[in-house]
Amino acid sequence: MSEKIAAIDPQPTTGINQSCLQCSLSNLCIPIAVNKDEIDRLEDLIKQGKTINRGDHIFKEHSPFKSLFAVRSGAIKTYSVTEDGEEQVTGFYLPGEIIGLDSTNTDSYSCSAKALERASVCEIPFSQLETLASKIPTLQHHFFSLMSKEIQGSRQLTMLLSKNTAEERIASLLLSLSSRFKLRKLSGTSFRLPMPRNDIGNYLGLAVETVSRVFTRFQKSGLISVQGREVVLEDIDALVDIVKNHSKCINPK
Amino acid sequence: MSEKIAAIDPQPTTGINQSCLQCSLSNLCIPIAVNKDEIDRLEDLIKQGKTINRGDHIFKEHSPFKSLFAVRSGAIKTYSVTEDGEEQVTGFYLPGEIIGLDSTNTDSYSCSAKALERASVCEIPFSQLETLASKIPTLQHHFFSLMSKEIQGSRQLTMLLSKNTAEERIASLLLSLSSRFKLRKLSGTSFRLPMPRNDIGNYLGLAVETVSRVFTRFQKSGLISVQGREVVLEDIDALVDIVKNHSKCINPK
DNA sequence: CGCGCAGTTGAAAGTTTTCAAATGCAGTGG
DNA sequence: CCACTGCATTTGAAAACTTTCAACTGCGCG
Repeated sequence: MSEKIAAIDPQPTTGINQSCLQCSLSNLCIPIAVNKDEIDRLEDLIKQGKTINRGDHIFKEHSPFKSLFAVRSGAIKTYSVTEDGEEQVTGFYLPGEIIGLDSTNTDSYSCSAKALERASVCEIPFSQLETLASKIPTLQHHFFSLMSKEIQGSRQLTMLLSKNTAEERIASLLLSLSSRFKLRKLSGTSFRLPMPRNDIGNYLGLAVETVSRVFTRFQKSGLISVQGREVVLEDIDALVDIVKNHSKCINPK
Repeated sequence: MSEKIAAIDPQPTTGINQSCLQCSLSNLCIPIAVNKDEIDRLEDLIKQGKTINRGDHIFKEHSPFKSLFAVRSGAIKTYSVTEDGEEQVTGFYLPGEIIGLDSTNTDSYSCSAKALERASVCEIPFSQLETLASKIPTLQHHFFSLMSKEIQGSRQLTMLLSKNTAEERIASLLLSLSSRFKLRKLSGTSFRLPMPRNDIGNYLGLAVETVSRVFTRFQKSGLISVQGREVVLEDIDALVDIVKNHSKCINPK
């Protein structure tokens, strides 16, 4: 899905934007045009509006895999526990994004999903979705698409971690959040981080202290303003440059 | 697919193992049991045995996405070029593994695929595959599965890069290759690395020199023997320990 | 036989982590 | 309404790991 952190472009929704599903976010998570009957079947399938409190789990790693979940509001983090018992954050999910796609090949969830703040989600039972998908080609296509995007997102994160400095990683995360907020018609320059520094560091492969130092540095350089979780991106272009100008472009000829 | 480097377990093939496809590797890449008619349709679909020379491309990033490819022999690397013009290796693919799953949501390939050594691949036109998948539920399920596995693999790589030292990353890669060779009934303890140190470093987010030093260190400790690309894993348990004992387990109570 | 690329090795430089400690902020109970 | 406790965040300084730069060795191919 969309912790495609390294991608600056606002990940345009793939499909057609004419869905008639009731949920106002469906154009983000299931933007397919289908006929009345199919819509009904989809709506029957999806259980809308389950509410989750901050810190509560939507599902836990190793528990039986049954459903995907679409985030309606709030923010979710996914994580798994490594062999040596450490938590590893694998993604942050915002409204319109879908959780669980990495577990469709196993009987159990390959990670846990926990609410970073009060949230609500739609449940999509997977086996029924598969059945429906084989009857509605565009739906099948859409889910191949979503999974493919999830792979690409993960690849980009991998690249970010493998080659980029702390500043580049954090600039990337900020830009990713920014563009994802914009997709929801929210401000892309001023928002509240749904997650603590700790999770940011964990996700980006950095020590908390490093995250904090980079925020401070960015603030001192006038790139952003931070007040706890509140962030204002003061100079997006500069942030983009940080991500792009990996090597400082001092190469003429 | 399978650069699920951090996973020590030999990633069991998900499906049923009764495929009657002619290709001897089909139990690795498309292990589904289908009826005669469906097999015929699958075989019509798949163009077998395209040969690629070392250094040749199977497809290039940004070129139109049409097909997935299953590796029959040889080894393939996938990579993409970052904004600053650097190459980033995103995966190594061995026989029985499938390339291109990360591109199914776009019109063009999201990475390039190049042969590390003389190789042969089967081409699987994607749009036809989708059509067939909507008629054969197990096939649809299998491809959801493959993609999900690809996501998990990428996640594991991400974790490896985000939290592990150079030694842990390389031990992981060696174990991953080992288990994947074993899947093909080859030796899991003695094999030839299909890729140069350079690509290993690139893939694992390490400088070539670091890769070299770690190999040397491992050899001095008696964990492995290396002679250029030839590797013998002398003490697999110790390698596993290196990957697992991230934190050295000196924590009683 | 020599060129050139792949791999190895050493030493210095740079980032990030780790350890320690201080500060801020929030919810709880008095 | 304030003090208190606990967690999140920030900061400083030293330690650790990896990279970078340089130089050398080895091997394959023309």
